[in-house]
Amino acid sequence: MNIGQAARASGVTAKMIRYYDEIGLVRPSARTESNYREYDDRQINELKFIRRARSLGFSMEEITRLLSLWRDRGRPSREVKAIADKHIADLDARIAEMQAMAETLRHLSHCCAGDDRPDCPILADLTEGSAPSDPPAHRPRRA
Amino acid sequence: MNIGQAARASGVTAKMIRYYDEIGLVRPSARTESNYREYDDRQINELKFIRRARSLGFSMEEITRLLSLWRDRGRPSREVKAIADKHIADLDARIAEMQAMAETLRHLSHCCAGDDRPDCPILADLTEGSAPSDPPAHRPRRA
DNA sequence: CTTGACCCTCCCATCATGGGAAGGTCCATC
DNA sequence: GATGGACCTTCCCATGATGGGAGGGTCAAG
Repeated sequence: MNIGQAARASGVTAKMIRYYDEIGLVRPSARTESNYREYDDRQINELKFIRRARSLGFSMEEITRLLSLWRDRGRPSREVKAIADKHIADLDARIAEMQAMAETLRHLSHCCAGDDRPDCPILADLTEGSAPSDPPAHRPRRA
Repeated sequence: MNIGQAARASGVTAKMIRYYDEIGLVRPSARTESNYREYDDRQINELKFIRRARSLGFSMEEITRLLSLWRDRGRPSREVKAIADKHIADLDARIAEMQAMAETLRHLSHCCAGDDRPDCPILADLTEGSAPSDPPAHRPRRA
């Protein structure tokens, strides 16, 4: 299979397949004489694996580790579970953070007339700044 | 106030203050002869505004609009509310998405022994891929 | 007048992804 | 056997908000 066929078979774009090759995550099984990438079922399954893991919000770094465990027939499931649990905790933390934002905003929006007049509790809050206790962290986001 | 004092007064890093200047969001009130940025209370308040808005997860694009409404004494609160409500909807959507991920993972993790044996429902799921119905969208992250 | 703390601009990196240009390859149809 | 279109290749650039750092100028206290 060339890259386009692999893309259709796996649901991963050709662009991303090239990227995974570049970072050494999934290498083509071979190259044709004319330098085309060739993939077989093994790689297709790995690409599907990655796609599914991405859809569960794992970062590429986590996926790299998951994929290497997946390839290792003797892996201890403990390691897989640890990665998953860590990711669950990350998700929960981000969910809580966003829920707090949403709740604050819901309250402010509820108090806002939303008409032609300029008075607005939302802007008032942003002005007064109910001091964001935590200086907004720069946390790299993952899907 | 120079940029360092403005940073301490507003809680925004000097680096970001330069960035906001560059993108035209908050310009210094003046430059000294030696080209140092100078800020006064007005800008400090705007920087605090931005910081607070960021902590509520607004994107810079939304903040640009919020800030221009904030500056406009004749703004209709309707417009502010519309931005906030849209953002709440965005947050809710992302929360729901992440909760679905977390729930799926919680289930899988619960079913995983997490010991020395290689059998692992987490990897099994990633392999089978309970077909991610929505091709994982490339949604620019904000927060 | 030196020293250290500050400021300036400019460049690079992040992370996963897409867009696009310039050029080579393959296959089917004329 | 040529031509065209669909495909492949590599390479570069952009995203959003943020940090890091180099190389060089400025200021104020000692």
